[in-house]
Amino acid sequence: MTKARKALLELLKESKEPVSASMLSGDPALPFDQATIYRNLHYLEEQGFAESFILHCTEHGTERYYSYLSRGEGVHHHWFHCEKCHKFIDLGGCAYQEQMKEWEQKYGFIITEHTFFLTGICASCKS
Amino acid sequence: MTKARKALLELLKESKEPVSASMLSGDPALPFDQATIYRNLHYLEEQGFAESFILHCTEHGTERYYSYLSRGEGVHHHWFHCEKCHKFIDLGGCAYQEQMKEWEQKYGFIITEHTFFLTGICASCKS
DNA sequence: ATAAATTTGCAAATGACTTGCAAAAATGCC
DNA sequence: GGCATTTTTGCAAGTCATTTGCAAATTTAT
Repeated sequence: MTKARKALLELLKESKEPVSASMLSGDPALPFDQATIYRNLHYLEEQGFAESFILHCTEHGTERYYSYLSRGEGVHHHWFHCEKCHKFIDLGGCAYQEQMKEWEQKYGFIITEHTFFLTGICASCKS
Repeated sequence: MTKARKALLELLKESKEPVSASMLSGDPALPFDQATIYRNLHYLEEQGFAESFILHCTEHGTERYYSYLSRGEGVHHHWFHCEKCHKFIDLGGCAYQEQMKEWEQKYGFIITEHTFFLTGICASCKS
């Protein structure tokens, strides 16, 4: 593990919400080139330390967001994203494993990944 | 409705799978500038004639895919995407409306949109 | 029709992400 | 630890989907 990777992983682990490359490369704890950030986000995901999804929001455009994944505990989380304040709310671990298996049997395909998230306006921004 | 919009809507309506801007602007039935394609895809979605999601696949990169939405029938579809042959399989109308409502009540937010799709290898490519 | 409002094509810009390459850091081996 | 080998990093330039300014062309309203 290089310095950059350790630092990145540390930040992902501590973050309560998914973060994008642009958010990370602005962080003083990550004084690395953006190419390094991108390359290592790929690396961490590939190694099973992180997972990601692409989200588009009007204010921040289209970006990939990463979150920490404790290796072994296979269950990833799903998120709600507030378009106003750009906060993410954790909806808890994925509860669709059964459904996925049913679909695999029904259609005969193999699911390697699924993407699920919500977009809207959070409770605070609503009022 | 302008010529471009009618032609685009027609293509979307006839397409059995979601299509991206690049696929559309290659189509001889759509002899329009790419800017026009993009602008009108936005227009059609805004008017409720289409819906879209962003999907990344190794071979085709990151693109937004559009599909026709008959106005009134509120139920959109979810899709499986094969990474090998780049085909989409229709999983049927969204069955998560109830779950969405429950989440809205539990968390107090308003869901304006949800994204859900599967990625993997289809039955034909598997063998 | 004719004027006013909207849309189109063109070409340049944007922004996230990627890549080639030489220097720097991590790793393997003694 | 010290040296050779492999991998990673920074830099700068490149990609690629998508967007935008603006004048010309098409729609729409009257």
